[in-house]
Amino acid sequence: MPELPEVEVVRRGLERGVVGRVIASVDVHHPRAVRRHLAGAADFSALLVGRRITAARRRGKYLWLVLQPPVDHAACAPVVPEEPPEEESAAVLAEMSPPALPPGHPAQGDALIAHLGMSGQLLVVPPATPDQKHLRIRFVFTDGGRELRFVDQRTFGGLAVATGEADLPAPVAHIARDPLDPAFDERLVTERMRRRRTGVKRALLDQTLVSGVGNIYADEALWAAKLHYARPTETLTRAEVGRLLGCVRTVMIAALEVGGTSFDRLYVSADGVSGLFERSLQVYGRAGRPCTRCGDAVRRDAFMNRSSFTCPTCQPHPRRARW
DNA sequence: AATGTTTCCTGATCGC
DNA sequence: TGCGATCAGGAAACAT
Repeated sequence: MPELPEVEVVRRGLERGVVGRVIASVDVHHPRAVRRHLAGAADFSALLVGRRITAARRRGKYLWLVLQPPVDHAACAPVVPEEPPEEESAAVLAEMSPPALPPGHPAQGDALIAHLGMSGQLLVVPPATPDQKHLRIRFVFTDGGRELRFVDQRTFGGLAVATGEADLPAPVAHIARDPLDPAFDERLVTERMRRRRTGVKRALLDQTLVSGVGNIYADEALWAAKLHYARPTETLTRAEVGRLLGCVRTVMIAALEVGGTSFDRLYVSADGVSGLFERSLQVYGRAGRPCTRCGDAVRRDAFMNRSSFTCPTCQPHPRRARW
């Protein structure tokens, strides 16, 4: 369930709850939660302890916490050697101090990257909160305040530290800009989509084409745009793609305004609050119930090992189908 | 028995 | 024609 609106709700919660704070300790309870941190759990923890979180960012369904560079003890130590430094050691000391960043250079630093997978939660809770059944990682802060906890029932999510690339961490670099990104290039996405040879829903779910869209919002946007999921991308007009992308944006913004979609307690904000967008879903999960636009019964098809919901009247099956 | 996601692998197609 | 690069689709990863 965590698609773009849900991840954005979590990001905002982290912005309020952990930005500005310094990590005191990290406890990895389940190694699978850091499987994408190839150097392992001990390295993961060691990289994080003592670091201050300076920002919470997101692209598509990925989010990351920017970490202030660690204090360079070598550079801070008083440079008052007993003996006057020889030229050689002075040169060594000069090398140890961090090079000045060129003006206007994007902020450098490591990032703590998170993907929630299907059931991951990042919760900011009082330390006395009983451990959740699926608690995977606990972060304690130096101020003794609320903890950050990664809880994940199905363990498809995970965290990792990427070093030296806070601006756009390497593990996120392959993800396309999402429709809520101010720099989202609609013309580019439109042309790329029309060059594909696949079904429109498949294209919508491809995070390297447009990010943040998952099964729920794909179905909702396709219904709003009156397009069938199996419509071949190469037959889409520019206007149709424009309409579709507009619907994606509208649906996501509406979901964001009510805290995202929660079918059960598997998705909650960082404060543990469920979103209310389930009430506003027009087709997703509504098989057999009337289309809110025309009254025809919503239909459910197996598609890509999951489900697709459509209104047979509003979204007629294309003559030529692709998926 | 159903499930929101990503990655990886394989086979097909593209283009030089 | 041959080869590497890119694209498309399917399966696997897991717990309730």
